[in-house]
Amino acid sequence: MTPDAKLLRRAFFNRDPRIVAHELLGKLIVRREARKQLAGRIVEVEAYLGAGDLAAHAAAGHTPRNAVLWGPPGHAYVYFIYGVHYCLNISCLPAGEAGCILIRALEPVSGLRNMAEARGLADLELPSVRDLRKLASGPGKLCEALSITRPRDNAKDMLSPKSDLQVMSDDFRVQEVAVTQRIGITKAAELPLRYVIAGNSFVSKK
DNA sequence: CAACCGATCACCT
DNA sequence: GGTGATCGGTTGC
Repeated sequence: MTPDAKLLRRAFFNRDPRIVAHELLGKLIVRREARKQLAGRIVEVEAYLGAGDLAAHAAAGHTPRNAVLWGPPGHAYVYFIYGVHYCLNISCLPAGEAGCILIRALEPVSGLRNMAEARGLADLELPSVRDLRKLASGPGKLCEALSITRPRDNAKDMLSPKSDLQVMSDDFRVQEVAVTQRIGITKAAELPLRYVIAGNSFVSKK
């Protein structure tokens, strides 16, 4: 992560989830702790379009669980799945509309050893690519690597300078984006709403 | 208040 | 490529 990384603007997320998803590739998720800073580059995302998207949590309407989705853009929507894992989304579209982006995989950038510890992989041989892939190459894994949980992080503003969970931009430029169907869903599974950095080794599927 | 289901992962063959 | 673990959120009785 380069030192000149800066927070994304609110307007970035106040747009169609498909645009936001595409443009989020290459951006950074940053976890700020007292003595450490962990960061990963976004290499895989999925767009969830809102109430009309049958695969989206927003399709269930307003519930306590998904309240963040209807709030202002740029906030963390963190939910618990399969009784085991958390998943991180970032809300988009203006308040009243429920789009979001699921962050599916990160390329570890800084705080690698801390991520390995959080993942329970203390003996990892870094920085072999084979082992780096174990850190954050999936939505549940990246939450564990960055200690993202619903009690701690749900509804957090990811664009605030004071936040300990942020989304930032540096001078990295994505060369080519590939689009596929979303993974792990049954409804609206045919839509091409998963975006990955073409050729990147850190996406969730080889 | 009981039952069902899932935007996953790790481990197996 | 296939499958079991595991439990909060939601729905239906």
